[in-house]
Amino acid sequence: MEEEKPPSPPSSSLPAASPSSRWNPTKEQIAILEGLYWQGIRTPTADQIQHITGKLREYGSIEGKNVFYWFQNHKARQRQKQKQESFAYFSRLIHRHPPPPPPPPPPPAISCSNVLCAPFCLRVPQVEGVGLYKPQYPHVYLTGGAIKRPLPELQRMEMASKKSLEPISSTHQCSYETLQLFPLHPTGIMEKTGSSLTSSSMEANCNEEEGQDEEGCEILPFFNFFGDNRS
Amino acid sequence: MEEEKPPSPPSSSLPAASPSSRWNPTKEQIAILEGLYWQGIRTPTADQIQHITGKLREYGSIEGKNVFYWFQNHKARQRQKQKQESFAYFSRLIHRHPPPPPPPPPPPAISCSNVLCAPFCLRVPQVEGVGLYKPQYPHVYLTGGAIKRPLPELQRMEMASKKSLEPISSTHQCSYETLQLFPLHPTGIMEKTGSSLTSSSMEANCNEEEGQDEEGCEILPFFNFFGDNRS
DNA sequence: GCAAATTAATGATTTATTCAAG
DNA sequence: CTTGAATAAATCATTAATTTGC
Repeated sequence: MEEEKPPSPPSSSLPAASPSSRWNPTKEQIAILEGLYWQGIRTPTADQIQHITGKLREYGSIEGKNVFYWFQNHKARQRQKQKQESFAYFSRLIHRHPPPPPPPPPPPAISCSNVLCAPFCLRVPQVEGVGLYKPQYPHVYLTGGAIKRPLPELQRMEMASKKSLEPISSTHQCSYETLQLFPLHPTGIMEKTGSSLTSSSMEANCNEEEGQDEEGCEILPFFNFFGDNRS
Repeated sequence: MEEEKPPSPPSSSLPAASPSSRWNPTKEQIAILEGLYWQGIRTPTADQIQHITGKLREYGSIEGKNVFYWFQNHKARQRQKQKQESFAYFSRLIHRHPPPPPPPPPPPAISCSNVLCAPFCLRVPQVEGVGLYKPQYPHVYLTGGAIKRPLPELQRMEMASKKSLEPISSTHQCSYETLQLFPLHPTGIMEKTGSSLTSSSMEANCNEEEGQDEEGCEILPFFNFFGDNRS
């Protein structure tokens, strides 16, 4: 009973049920995620995660948390990879040598006019609406916001229960279909205890950690993450 | 629109709406939470959080994430406090001195027969069902499980949308009213993509970090955290 | 060519750190 | 100054690659 190896599909394009204990992304999913990453998405908001998840689901089972984790891990590992590459570069440089070609340019840079210029250029099924997220970089601020932290990112635990990119009842206010770059609403959403909790001041900003790692400016929508209480 | 400050209540015992941006626990809530902590609860499961939240709501508005964060922070801060106290103790000890009374005994120790012997002994309204959680320590293992980690703690993002300690539709299987110390079901819950994802091997175990900090063995229920998609 | 053994990637959790409200 | 909230770093664990022996 060590390990059972059911006929594991070639790990690609098969939305069938994978009895695996952890998400196993398909090629397409990875491609799309990387594409988004290269476009500048680093810490997608709850809405974005919803969007992405819904789209990626077409290429295999996936949950919101998978997307969330993916970005978290990818960001962290890109950072550390770059860090050590940078170190290797300077190390090599110091060990006296004619300066080799400049250090690997920080990958997470878009600024492409608007259309993606992904380096992977894989023939990924271009999902519309997910294919090109607006780069978010232009440091969008809320008109008249106090602005402090980059993004309260409360989304970790909240996300609407709408699951796919369905028509989406825009009962709230933001179109959300194109890409809401602004907070849908500063109101509390998670509880209905009658209290209008969850502050009302939420803005976006850009923080730069400790290097060149540009954190995409994002806004937080506040949503019931990974909702879908399928009782 | 810097910040709107509607009449903020005296932050105590008033279940009324607190327009504050962050949760402001009432005395009772704190007392109960500490009581639970002293009983051994460190990283409550989603169900426990539900329970606790539901009960604490009687003493003021509160959300699941507040409980979650509270335990997280409290655990961390108790640990660091103890760490520095321990350091101070040994420091004092090394600076030659007759060994003073033994270092502060690690608070997170219950093993009280079953009833709480809390040192705070505050006249806290003993909520039944929440007042005395089973200490969880007895290292419960799943019957016939592979056992690996203490608790996948997936609960961070999942939690049923049932909000209070309502009768709770035991549609699942575990009574849950007493305290389910066993996984309700190893199946995937968050997604309904038709795939039977989220493995089927989840067990509990106890890990001991780096000291005496006993992590309560817990099982993961898998739930839509902070659900409540009040569209 | 296949399958057990090893290694490398990377998904998932936990812990530490930081920020800011009260 | 306390502490709720949020994020990033570190860690763990599982899966896929890859290697090795038959």
